[in-house]
Amino acid sequence: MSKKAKTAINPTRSEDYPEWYQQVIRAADLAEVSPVRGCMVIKPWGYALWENIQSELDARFKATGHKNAYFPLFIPLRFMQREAEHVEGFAKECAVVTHSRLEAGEDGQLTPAGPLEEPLIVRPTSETIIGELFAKWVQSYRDLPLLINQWANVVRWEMRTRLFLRTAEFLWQEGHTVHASSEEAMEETRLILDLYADFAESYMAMPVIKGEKTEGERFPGALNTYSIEAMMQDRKALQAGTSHFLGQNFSKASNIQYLDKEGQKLHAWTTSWGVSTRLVGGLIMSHADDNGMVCPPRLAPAHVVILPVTPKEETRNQVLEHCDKLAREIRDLTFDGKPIRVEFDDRDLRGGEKMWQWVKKGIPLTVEVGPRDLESDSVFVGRRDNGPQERKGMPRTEFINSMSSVLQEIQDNLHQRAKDFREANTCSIDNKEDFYDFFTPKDKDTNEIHGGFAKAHWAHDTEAEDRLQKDLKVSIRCIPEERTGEPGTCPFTGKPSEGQVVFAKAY
RNA sequence: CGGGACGUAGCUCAGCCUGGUAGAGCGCCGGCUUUGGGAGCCGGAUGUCGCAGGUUCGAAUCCUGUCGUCCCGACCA
Repeated sequence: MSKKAKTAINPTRSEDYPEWYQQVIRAADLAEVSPVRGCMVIKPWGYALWENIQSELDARFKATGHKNAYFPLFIPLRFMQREAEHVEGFAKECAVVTHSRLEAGEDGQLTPAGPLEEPLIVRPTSETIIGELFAKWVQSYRDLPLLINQWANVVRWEMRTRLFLRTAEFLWQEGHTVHASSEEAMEETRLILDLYADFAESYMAMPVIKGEKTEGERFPGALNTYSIEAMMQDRKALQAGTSHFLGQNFSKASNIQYLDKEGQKLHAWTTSWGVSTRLVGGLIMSHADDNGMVCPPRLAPAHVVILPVTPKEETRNQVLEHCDKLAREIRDLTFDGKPIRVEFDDRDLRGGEKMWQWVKKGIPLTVEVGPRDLESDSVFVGRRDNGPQERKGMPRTEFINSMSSVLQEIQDNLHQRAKDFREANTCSIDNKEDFYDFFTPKDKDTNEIHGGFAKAHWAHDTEAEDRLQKDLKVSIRCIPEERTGEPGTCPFTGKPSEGQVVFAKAY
């Protein structure tokens, strides 16, 4: 006869996962759908998450020798046509600008006028326009390597959109590099993959599998695509970042050539790599729970909120002053080498409601301070990685002294939790029946959470891959860098396989 | 872009079948009460019923078109 626990987010994850996801975004005030089809408005709390992602990644790019630059939003149509596979990959989702002005007609309606001689496409990615410029910038082996990154928005005209995970316009970072040799370009590709993986694990607290994409999942125009793959709480995979070895495809298409020491003119080798605001979606689906968002401390817009409890008018000012002092004290502390970010919420709202707003936003720590705490010089602390009822009192000094390490503990705890979840839902499968069973829901009508990551042998057989996509909507997420198990036999074709790959349903 | 569902107050939704000019709960504003917790009572504000046509004396309600959202599929970061 246990009554269902009251949750801040309804439905819960197990009841209706896609709806839960949207409700978390709303409850935490991260973003909302805009009046523009397929585009989202990122609100301050959500944008702050992105800014924190940006600032850490930006520092890491710079630490590895990359420089930021900015290239045009518009790309002349003919640039797109230079690389055949690239065109094919992106043509279907390009926004095209065809006119240069608006004119008011008889009825006062504005209509496009002044057709452009050559239509412009809004960048879905910038390989072609950047290649055009790189061809000018690169003349000699002395110009290499050329390591450029751009923070930008891109547009891909998607049919089906979901906040953060897939929107028509999104924010991202795209790195584009040029190298003298294949080896060096490949080294760069792998360096960035490692950089992304380390960032995901240590900042996003999101465990990822590094690996190579199969031919079918490759970036259009790339020779090799590498990705980091994370498991979301519905056990589906999210491709969280990609790094592409482009070989000489784009240097040939854009004519990026250099003179080597011997005076020979050679085509350069290029790479490109990116992560997007999709990472925020990954953050939500990795850590948020049935009470809302859960921010990993290292990326949290704020680490702690001070909530004054002012039950009596007489003690109100005293409490507020005390809280203000506490806020200043906390601002002098550091976590992760930066000042601790503290909010002081003295809005005239009821305590309980205020508390829940911050729970839903996923702030790592809440501190409630009331008149009784003043007397004992203590504080009442809640950790977001614990249940909302598990808050406890402690001396103020203890709280202050332990704060930095507690934030790190929360960070580690979220990471461990996500890792355990992934391990619990990952299995190794050797025969077709078990594989189909693993990826088939018990009750087809309820959209229940099922499946997970399946490691199974595969013999580089595209037909088998397509079959599974068709039958089960399961794809090969990657050929993991660290292969597990011995060589074996593909359970679908019986062909010999050199190792297992990771299968999953994906976003 | 195909299949389905749905657009009514900030949010969740009722009303539509059987046309007669708009409702609830939550939220918001004000007052009182309450106060270590998502409060209670009283009062109040808020809607060209997605948009455009059509049928009708009269349309949230019926018809057509259109735009948007969500779910499923194809495609994709």
